Amino acid sequence: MSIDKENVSINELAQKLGLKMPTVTSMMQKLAADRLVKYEKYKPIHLTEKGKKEAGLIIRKHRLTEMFLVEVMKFGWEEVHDIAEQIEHINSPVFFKKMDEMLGFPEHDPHGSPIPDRAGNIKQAVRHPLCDFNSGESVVITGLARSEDDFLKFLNRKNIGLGTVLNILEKEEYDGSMKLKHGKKELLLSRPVCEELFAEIASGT
Amino acid sequence: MSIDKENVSINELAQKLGLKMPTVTSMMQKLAADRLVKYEKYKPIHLTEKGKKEAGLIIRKHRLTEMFLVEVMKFGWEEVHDIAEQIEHINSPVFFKKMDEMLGFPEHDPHGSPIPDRAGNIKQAVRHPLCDFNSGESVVITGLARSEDDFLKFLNRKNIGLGTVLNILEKEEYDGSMKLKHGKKELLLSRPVCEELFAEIASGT
DNA sequence: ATAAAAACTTAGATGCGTCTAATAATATAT
DNA sequence: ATATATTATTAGACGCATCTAAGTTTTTAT
Repeated sequence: MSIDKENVSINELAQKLGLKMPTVTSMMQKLAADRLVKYEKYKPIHLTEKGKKEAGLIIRKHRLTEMFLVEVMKFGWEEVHDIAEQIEHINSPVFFKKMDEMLGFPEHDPHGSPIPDRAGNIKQAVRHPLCDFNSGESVVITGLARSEDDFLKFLNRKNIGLGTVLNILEKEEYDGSMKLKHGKKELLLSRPVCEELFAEIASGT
Repeated sequence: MSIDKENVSINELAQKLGLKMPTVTSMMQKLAADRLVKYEKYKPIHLTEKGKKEAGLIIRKHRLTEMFLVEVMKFGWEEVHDIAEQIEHINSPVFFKKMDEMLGFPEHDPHGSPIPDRAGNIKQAVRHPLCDFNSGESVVITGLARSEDDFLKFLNRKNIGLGTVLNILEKEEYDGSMKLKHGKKELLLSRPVCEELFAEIASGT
């Protein structure tokens, strides 16, 4: 959370972790003692550089695993999060190194999120939501803002995945929805969906 | 332990688990409450049928994983135990099902030990140590009594693996060592090693 | 600007797994 | 057969993560 939000509240963390606030407070005090987190009473929390590296290494394991599950084991992109959440805790550098090799050192996970490098650094590229593009443009989907499986299943039904090319036919001013051409078919996406799809101008146009 | 020894002592368990005896005692009391283990004060312990099934399911995950690490990820058979010991705790039926499918439903792990079925039942085939065979016989290695990595590395150096065919040239009566032909080379194995290699008469002879 | 609400911290309780020390039962050796 | 050693159990302590309840600070709303 602290990686793309900078500041995080105890409350948010408690929610996300399914714990009560006092538990999170004492966790933060311990992480602060290890200099992984900057913590001052009643102030919002953020990771230190050290903490970001550490978090990056865990995210790396998570995303490499997701990639492995999709590419090698042929799971759907909506199935991999929960499994990867468990496998990311495996302590075996050689295991993740092998994954990385088998996958040809991928830079993105199956949802288009960047895989941190071996030092835990995350290359944060600027990403543009689909709704920022204009009618007449032809774009490729390169990432997702959320990876909850209901969203992923929705995209499956619409046949949208990473690398999908879409032509923007119309942008509805009123509600921000978009009419798109997807191969031979036409497709309507609502504003909230367009906000959660990252895209780039398709190169071959 | 209880699967091929029937009776196990608190002390042995404590050693193996790196815990003190009182800890193991209280564990056994809890397992007994779940009817996984038969426990009476001061008596040796053994798994119940229910406990054997449960253990079988964990062993299944462990051995499937070992097979996956060797066959799919190309780890050496001496590298896989420690990684599998961690992955066996992953809770995801679909993950292990996929492994099983990718491997073509294997019945043995990379060390020749049987993989329990989906219900946790272990097919315990009778296995014959190499030292029980006689000179003149031609045998295949089908399993190992121990899978510690120093032993496995020793076998690597000798170029012995599952499926290796050996011709018994001589059995030394005095110390029980064996002179064998391995391909074009000759090989001498000491008694303790011969006791830990399982073999069968080679079929194509 | 003040009152009310929300967020946060502290103190202390509970549960759990582990341990040590003391005691009891069983196994071994003379 | 008895003494000794080994093995096992019990009781109680400790550390740790969590919680609830109570109090404090900060934010929000009027």
